[in-house]
Amino acid sequence: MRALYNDGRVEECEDELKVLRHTAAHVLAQAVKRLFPETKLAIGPAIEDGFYYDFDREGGFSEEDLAAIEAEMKRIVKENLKVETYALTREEALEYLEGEGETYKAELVRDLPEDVAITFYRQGDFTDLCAGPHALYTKAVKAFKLTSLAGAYWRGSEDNKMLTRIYGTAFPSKEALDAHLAMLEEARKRDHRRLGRDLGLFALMDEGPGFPFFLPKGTVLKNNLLSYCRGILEREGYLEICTPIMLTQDLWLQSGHWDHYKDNMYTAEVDGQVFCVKPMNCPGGILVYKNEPHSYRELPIRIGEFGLVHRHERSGTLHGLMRVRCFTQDDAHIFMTRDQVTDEIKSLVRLIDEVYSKFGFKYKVELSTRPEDSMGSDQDWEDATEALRQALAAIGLDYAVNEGDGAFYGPKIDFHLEDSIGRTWQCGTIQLDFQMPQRFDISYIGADNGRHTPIMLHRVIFGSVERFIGILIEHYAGKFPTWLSPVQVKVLSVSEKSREYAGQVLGKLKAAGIRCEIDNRDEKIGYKIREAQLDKVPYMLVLGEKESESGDLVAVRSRDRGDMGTRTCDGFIAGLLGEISGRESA
RNA sequence: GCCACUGUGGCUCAGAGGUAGAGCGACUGAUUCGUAAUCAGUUGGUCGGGGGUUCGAUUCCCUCCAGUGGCUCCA
Repeated sequence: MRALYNDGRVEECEDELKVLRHTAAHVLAQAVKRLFPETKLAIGPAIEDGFYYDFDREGGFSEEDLAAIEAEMKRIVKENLKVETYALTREEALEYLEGEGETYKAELVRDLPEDVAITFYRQGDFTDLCAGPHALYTKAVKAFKLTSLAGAYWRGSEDNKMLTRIYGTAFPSKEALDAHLAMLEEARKRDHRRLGRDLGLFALMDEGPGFPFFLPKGTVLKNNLLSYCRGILEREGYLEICTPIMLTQDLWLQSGHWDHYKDNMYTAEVDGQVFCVKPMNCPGGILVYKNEPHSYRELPIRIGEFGLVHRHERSGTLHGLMRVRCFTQDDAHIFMTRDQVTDEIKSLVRLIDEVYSKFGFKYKVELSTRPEDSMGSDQDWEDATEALRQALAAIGLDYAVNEGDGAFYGPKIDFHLEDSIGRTWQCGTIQLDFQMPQRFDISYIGADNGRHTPIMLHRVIFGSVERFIGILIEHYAGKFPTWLSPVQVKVLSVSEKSREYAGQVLGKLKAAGIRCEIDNRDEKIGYKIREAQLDKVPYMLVLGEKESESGDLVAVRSRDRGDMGTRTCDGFIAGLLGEISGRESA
């Protein structure tokens, strides 16, 4: 697609979708200004899968307004207005914008660097401060849809006024738009909240907003993940501990959590003493380390804990299992010497890659640096951040830098996974911490027989087991690989004549340690299969008179591959046990 | 927390200022069946909670709670 650049050039643009959507944002703003002239414009960029525009209008907009705006946009597209661009000096731009009452735009102009051209784009009766590029005519925006209304703070700061944001999406063709909307509809079916309920995995109740209940089947899933994880701890030389959920406030004062994290902490007063429910496991882990003296010969000491942490998250931020108020971390704290840091981080990055690859996840890596609200010396922070950087460089991993997003005690490497509609969620994290060891005055005896302070590393692989399960549900659309499936095999009797044989087969499966259920109801086999299929059970054994007469045959139906024919029961069990113990992906 | 929206039986959803309806599910009975829905009957809701307006509210208003999409914040 050809686009108009703000220096007047007209040429083929690199990112057609982006240009198209940015122009759609202008059409949106134009429609809003036509219908509601008193509205002030803020910003309106193209985003991942659409565009938005932020407006300031007394009372905002309603859903009905949205429909009217969309109709006006269609009119503007039909008018096929020519898009023009021109530059103004800073003074001219300010004078114009102030004259129009566009105070937000004026603020943007004031903040523009000296050397940047201040350009405007005009289409018919609408003009907007903009760096472009844009489509040449409004007709380019033929396939679009306004999708939602939301509040958004001016310049993304909670201290500023909340504006009204209108989201939309646009595509080069109606077909592409429809395909996108259909994809969203498909994604909705994979939503872990829906599948979690339909498959009986977990529930959220009014009695515990943000505190998920794991139902029997979800608990099987969770326990299997944990035992997979325990296998890794063993292989990698970890020790496992359990520390209390509640500890005295003094501990949290000492760790610095009270100063930096108290808004998120639950507290209780008992016998005149304040206790805090742990929002993190690290202080507990440190106390365990401190419980006995350590030699440099023991380092690195790796201590793992599946710790249930509680954090008071603001009500509007909760989201199914992805964002909750209590969750299990597959946490570990590694105590080591300075020269062990790089190797340890490198092996952790590889370990996380191993685990994520096992599930077939793609992930993004971020390096998060010192936040404003943090503790420790600049030198410590610089050293720690540099150590993380070096480890990432040594492995040659691509990563983005997320300035100011570190933990309050240290910088971190974050691993982000995607949900079914492309939102990313932080799961794994490796955090380097020079602060806690000092605050708790922990030590080891070095080769020089002197007392030294170890360096501490916090790490999680799943992150929040709950969040990881949420991602897992969406990733597999509920069709878990056999080793994770709450029910691995469902035994289906064709009629009452094969009931007894079905019972025998079930017994064999149970004896082999396979998670199985039986459906012996007076229903037709098609109906039973349909139910098992909807429950996403990986294997169904269809047992009728033929099998029951043979005495040792089962007809196997796979959830994913359909009818697999007949084989011996023992043969089926042997194959299945192999699949399960290898934790094979579906 | 903020903005907008939503809240009707287990699930999906309809309804309207005059004391609630469908399909699926569940239950009961009949049927005994070969790879994604057998038939019939029955059951099930203080229409999210609390206030108010009204002769009368589930429907209108206020408020609280919860959820959804965002913003902010974060695993």
